[in-house]
Amino acid sequence: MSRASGVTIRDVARRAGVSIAAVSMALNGTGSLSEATRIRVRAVAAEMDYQADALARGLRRSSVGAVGIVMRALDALGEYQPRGVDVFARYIATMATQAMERGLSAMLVPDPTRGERPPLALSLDGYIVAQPVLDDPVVALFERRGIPYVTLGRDPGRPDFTDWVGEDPAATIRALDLLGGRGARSVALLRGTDVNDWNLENEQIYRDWCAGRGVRPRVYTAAERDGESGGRRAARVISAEGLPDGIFALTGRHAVGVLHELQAQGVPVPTRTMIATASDSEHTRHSRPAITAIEIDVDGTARALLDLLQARIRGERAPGPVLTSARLRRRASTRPAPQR
Amino acid sequence: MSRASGVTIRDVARRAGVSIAAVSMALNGTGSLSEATRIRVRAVAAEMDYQADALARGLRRSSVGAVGIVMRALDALGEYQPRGVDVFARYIATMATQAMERGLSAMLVPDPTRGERPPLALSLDGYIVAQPVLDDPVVALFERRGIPYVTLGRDPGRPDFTDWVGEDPAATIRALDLLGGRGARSVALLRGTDVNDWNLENEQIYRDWCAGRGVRPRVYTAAERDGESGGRRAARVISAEGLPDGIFALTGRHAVGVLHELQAQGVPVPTRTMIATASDSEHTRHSRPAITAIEIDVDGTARALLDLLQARIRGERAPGPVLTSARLRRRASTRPAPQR
DNA sequence: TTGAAAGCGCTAACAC
DNA sequence: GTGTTAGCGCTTTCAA
Repeated sequence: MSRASGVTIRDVARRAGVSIAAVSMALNGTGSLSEATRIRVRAVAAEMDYQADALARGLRRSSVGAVGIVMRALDALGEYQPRGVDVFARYIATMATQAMERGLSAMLVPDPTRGERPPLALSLDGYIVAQPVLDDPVVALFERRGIPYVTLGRDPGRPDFTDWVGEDPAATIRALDLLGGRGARSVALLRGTDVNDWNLENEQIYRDWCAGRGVRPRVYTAAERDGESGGRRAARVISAEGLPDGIFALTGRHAVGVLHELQAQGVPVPTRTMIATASDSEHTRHSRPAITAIEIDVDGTARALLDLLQARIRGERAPGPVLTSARLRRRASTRPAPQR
Repeated sequence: MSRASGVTIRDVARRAGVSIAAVSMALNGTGSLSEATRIRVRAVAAEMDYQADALARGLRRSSVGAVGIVMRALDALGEYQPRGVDVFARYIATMATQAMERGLSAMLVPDPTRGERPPLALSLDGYIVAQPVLDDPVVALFERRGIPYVTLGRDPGRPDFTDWVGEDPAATIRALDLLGGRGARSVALLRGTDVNDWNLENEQIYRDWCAGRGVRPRVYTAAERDGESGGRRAARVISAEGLPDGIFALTGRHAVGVLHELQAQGVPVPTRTMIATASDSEHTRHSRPAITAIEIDVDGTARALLDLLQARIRGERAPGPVLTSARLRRRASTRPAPQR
């Protein structure tokens, strides 16, 4: 007897005076059973508080009611609780919560292509892959194994793949407009080095925006893992090449680094140069001045991802990519008025 | 064949020219096998990238490498993502992460005594029960089923139970000292209504502190779910009965409510009355004035809980209760100097 | 030291 | 319409 439950299908069958197959059918609504037996069996099962053992059931059906979450950006970072970044923790907690509310289990799984993976890793019903990189081995693994998955952010290099949830570019464009102010003014972009949709797509949006305005694009990069000091380093380079009117840093930590470096150089923000970021966090909310940021719809994104994944698990054709709309939070770092 | 893995124990056995039993023994280090066979089998298994199916293994051993987390405070709240409270999300994300780093899976499970529980709920290796209440049915369920569990916060009413992790009371006492200032000055306590260690233990610490100072204890309560408005209501009562020198609100939302109500009444904080809370959050960090708060050691607590739980799962006698030390973050709400 | 076989709890094909 | 039975992949006696 598995520890799971004192009462097995056999106990129910005995008590209801039917075979175990009848119990299985009655409870799963499969096969052909008389309505009478079905009802009686269900009553007995309910009375005995019977619940099918997930392991045994999973062994047969290969479906256990649990999904995995792989955070590729964190796998790349090498640490799963980076300081000054809260978006990942929010995604994790939100997905765990929403999965739970659907009667699912969600678990965080480290890069399953390498080394120690949790025992259940390959027995899960499906996966959410957050921010896959180009030619992602994790995606390849799931493809090879036939494990259903959806991605947060488009899979770069696979435009045909549609089971993904992303962010509406509108907020980014509004942020750029804010930084650019009226007329054709220069805005620099500071992106990360991971080859994922987040960096690629935002760079594209930025370049298009520049083209539309007739200004020369200035793209800088800093490694995600370098955080604030990466932002400071980039700010020194940007500043050496001539201060733009605005700087759009994709990650919050880079943005904070840029702010601090500019301030250290005596550059007044926002009066001389404005700053905005694509990733909100407590740090960007409460820096002085607070940094204008795009606030992702974490709840909506998690919901869309789970909807899509559940559809895929059921074998349904999923309804293409879903875009969630982020909000632009305007803060002092882009306000023309002088700072307190 | 389960979806889990193309390669089963049978494949490995065939390739290694041994029986499946030999493979099982070789890989688990059980039974009596010649070192030669053991090594050969291991080599073949590694070469084939064989990993035992967690479901099938669990069915036999009843151990799947996954643990559950039950947040009793959230079950009581009825919502799993309360606004203005981030400690729960931090715990969830931290435990998920740390579990992952140990090769475990952790999943959030709603009150498993009622209604829909995730299929795996009763097949998990063990549970972390956060803030059990008096005579907690969840604890009773695990006891009855013989499922290993540890608790975050003592199980009220079961002083003999030692598998728990709690908070060192030192920070709370320091907070009270701060509120009380020099001499015997009055401090009111605002606690929640859930009958858990958090409320009970803190009230006791407070009463002892009052006794030691010779001041009359003033204990007020507000329901956890009432959040900020509960704090405001309580502040009105407290104020009507005579403003104390300091108010210690256990939950952050109550503390923020108290602050706002006092300010609405024209009571200057901290000059007339100081405020502190036992639960830090972004709201308490960034209110005006910012509220002095106890910052829990989430990482240390999660680590201790998992250590304890893993010991219990291995069947070891666990090393009694573990106390983690919280830090007191002194902020403007308890600073005697006038506010900006 | 090794292999054969029972069986964990369940589902699904197949008989009756 | 209902019961019998063969496994799912694995661990663990029990014989050889």
